[in-house]
Amino acid sequence: MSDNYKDTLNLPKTAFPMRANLGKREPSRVEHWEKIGLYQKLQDKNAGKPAFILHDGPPFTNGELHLGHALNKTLKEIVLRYKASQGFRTPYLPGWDCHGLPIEHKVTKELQAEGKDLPTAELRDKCDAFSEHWIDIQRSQFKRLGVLADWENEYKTKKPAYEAEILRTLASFVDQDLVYRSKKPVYWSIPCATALAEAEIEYKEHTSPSIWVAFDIPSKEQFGIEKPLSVVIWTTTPWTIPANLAVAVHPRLTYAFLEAGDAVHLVAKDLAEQFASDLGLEDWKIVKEIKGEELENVESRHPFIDRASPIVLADYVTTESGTGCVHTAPGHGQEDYMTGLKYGLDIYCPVNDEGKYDDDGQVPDFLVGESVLEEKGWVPANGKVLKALAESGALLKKVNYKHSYPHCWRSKTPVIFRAVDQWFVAIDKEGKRASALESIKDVKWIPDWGEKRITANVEARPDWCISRQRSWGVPIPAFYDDEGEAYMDAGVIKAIADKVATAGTNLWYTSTAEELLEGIELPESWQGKTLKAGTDTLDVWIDSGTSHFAVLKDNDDLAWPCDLYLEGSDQHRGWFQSSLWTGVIRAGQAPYKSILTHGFLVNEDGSKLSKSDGAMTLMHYMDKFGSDVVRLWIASTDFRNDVGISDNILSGVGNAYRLFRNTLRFQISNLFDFDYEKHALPIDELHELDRWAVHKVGELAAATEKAYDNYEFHKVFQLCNQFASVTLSSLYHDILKDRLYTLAPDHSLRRSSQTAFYHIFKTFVRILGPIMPFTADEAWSYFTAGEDFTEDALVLQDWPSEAKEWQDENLANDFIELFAFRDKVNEKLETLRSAGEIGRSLDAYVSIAGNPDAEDFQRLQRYEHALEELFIISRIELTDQSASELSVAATKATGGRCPRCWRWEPQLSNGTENTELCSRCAEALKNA
RNA sequence: GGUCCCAUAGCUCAGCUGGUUAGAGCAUCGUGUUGAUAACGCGAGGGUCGUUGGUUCGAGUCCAACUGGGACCA
Repeated sequence: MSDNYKDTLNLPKTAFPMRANLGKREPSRVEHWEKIGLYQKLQDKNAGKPAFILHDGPPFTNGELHLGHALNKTLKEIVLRYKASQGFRTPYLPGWDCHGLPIEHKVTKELQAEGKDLPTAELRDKCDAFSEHWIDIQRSQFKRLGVLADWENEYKTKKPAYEAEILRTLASFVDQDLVYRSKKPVYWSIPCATALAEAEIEYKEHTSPSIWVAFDIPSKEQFGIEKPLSVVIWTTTPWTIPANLAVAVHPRLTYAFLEAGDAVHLVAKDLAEQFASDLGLEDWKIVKEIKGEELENVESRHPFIDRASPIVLADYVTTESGTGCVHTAPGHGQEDYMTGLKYGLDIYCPVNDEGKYDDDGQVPDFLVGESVLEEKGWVPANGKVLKALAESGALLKKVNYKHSYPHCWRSKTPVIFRAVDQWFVAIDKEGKRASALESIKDVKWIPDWGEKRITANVEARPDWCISRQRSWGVPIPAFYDDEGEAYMDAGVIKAIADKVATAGTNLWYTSTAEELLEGIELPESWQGKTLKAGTDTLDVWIDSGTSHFAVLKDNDDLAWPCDLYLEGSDQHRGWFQSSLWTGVIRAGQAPYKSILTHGFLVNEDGSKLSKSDGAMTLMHYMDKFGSDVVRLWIASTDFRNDVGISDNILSGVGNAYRLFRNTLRFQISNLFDFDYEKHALPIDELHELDRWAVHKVGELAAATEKAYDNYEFHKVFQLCNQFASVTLSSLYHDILKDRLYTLAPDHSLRRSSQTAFYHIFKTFVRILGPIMPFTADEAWSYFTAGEDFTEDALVLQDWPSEAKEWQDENLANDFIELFAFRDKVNEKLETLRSAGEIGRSLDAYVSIAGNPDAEDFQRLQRYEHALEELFIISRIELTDQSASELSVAATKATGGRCPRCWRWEPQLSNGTENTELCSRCAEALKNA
């Protein structure tokens, strides 16, 4: 029966699917965007406007994208889409970091498996192809994520023009006389045969043999000691003993002469007890004490090499472990090196590139050729050294010791510290460090602690070791004569850069030195020398640190310095810093105006994610949840801290996604017969409820704009979420169904609501756009064109600034009170409902009694005409009741239920037609 | 070990310059509707604000230490 009337209702209609099926449907939207040239359209739209330049940090091109990449790129995307909607010109050139050890390592391994050993130039070709392969994959995955960018003009650190720029950066360093060559202890990976940057090292638990070694002090009489005297050192790297040149003590510590049995040992007094217990000494006593500084230059003897090992003073000696007497090998440790320089000791390193002892005339025969590399938990050199120490009686004790030790990130083997010739950039020369620190202050750091962090990093960093003994990178343009003397010149480098700009750096590996230098004017000191080209490559941090020159500078479309760098907080030590140094040295200032950082991905419980987890790949999540859900997840979190990820979290985001989608869908579907030009009412003529709803979306627009401006996307998310679930779904939409469905299509109230829907949709969808561009664009297409795709894409629409004008605080305050009162009504209705008296709220009548002098009751009276609708009930009754508190009562409705609108009336229509209907429905149908 | 960051309901977040019984959305449970229907409404439960001290008349909010987690560095 009532089904007939259903057909007379204006029920919502839309082709916009309820089910998103994102994993499947998003790719076709990517295709559509490409087809219509959306990126270019966006640039054209804002052409000539002020620019907002975000400079893209290049991901390393050696594998599948994972969620961390998505986090970073999505944040950039959100920023740019938002800025574009604000009318900024937002050219976006994505980039790729192509050179580097991890790629070379992988490629070399593949070649090894095939039994091939290629010449450098061919190896580099393979590396090139390898990175290109991953660039293609990564690019398509970024596109799949929805990244709208200038993929035609992406930058790559391996492109010839870019490589030339890297060399020019180096040339500017050389020009300012900052580059020097020096023997210096560096981390050295034996399997990779290369020095490692700090960034290439990871610390892991490691078990080393810790040993106590006695260094005999012949001149014991000067201390009044008769029994044999020795100073005792403690070390966890026995293989460095052959390189020992000194024993360091702290000048202000007190040292004890500890007599036990037939020997006297010199150790720090505070550690004497520990020492005795470590060695299991039972009968011991301190026979004398002495200040560390009095021990300076006392001679001790190397335990098995005929060589003096003087006692030296050093502030870094502590009493936290060991004996307070520190084994010092200047060629094998940073601090030892400093001490060596101070005392004029040789920077002695008898270990060669392969990690084996050299035959240098000092290393005993039994050690020559022994390896210091640990293989299967065994270090051959340690064994031999321990044996020699034991034979000489110097080894007091050996016990296995577990500690955190640096490992090569690639080969996973323990690294060694070893002095080799390297190229360095002098950080403190010409006040460069001071300039860098000064430049930091000109940058806006978000969050603000970033400034503290990079300042600490810049203050603490040692000179920049820029050479690597690798092939896949930009060659260091240095030449060597027959004596091994190095030649480097800024003019020559610039000239070579010009050649590289067209030929690429492979030139270095396919040409002789003469060919390389052909046509280049050589400095005087180079004349007449037979020169060979060097084989080192540059630290890849110079590669990426040069991007702002290679990409931004001299590009009229872009800007230098740029507005924003946006990367993970680890880049305070990495890219932010390398870019800062190159910027400051070569151009006198930081290349960025602001830095925004995000945290790291962690599990739901806050623990670290394992990077090797295959399920972390971006495509896994694209297929399972779709890009918009992933993006919404990113937007929902406060990314300045660590970002949690789990199925639980994502399914929560999935709920929010469905809420947004259905909200948009509900609005579109109720606008099916609405033509803005024909039916819209002016904002100030809208019915008060609609006026209120329009106010609310204006409020939302203002709040989200502020949040976007502050890069607080999680606030955008929270605001939108509450807007959709409370303001719309629970209140406005629910209340409006009656009007939209049951009134005559052209009824002014219905058109009023549709006008509001229209504005709310247009505003809300644009607010959501940067965060969930696929769904927003899809909804936009259905809204504007009634179909899945449109050329006039959502991202081309400007920010809904007009919405701010719609706010009406007085009206809003009334509604806050009315809706608060609505909660009280709902409680009463719920009581009726659980008593089984009513089902939907329309089945109830509500009566309210209150004091006509009270403000809240007056407000209800003022809005009496709207209350039935607001509370979604069939009848409201206000009763004056002086001197009493406001009271609410709900009863089951009486009379008849209109089969069309389901509202109850005491008496249904007794008109001539449709006699079983309520008067309003009868009226609605009359005009149909 | 050092520097820095974080810690509020199962989840994601609010809680401004310290001030009555700590909020929201989601999730959960109960329930209604079947004219947004793999959707929507209504109601309810759920937090000793990481711990311990301190400052204060009063602290989630300030200070210190500790615990846990994270980043970077040694």
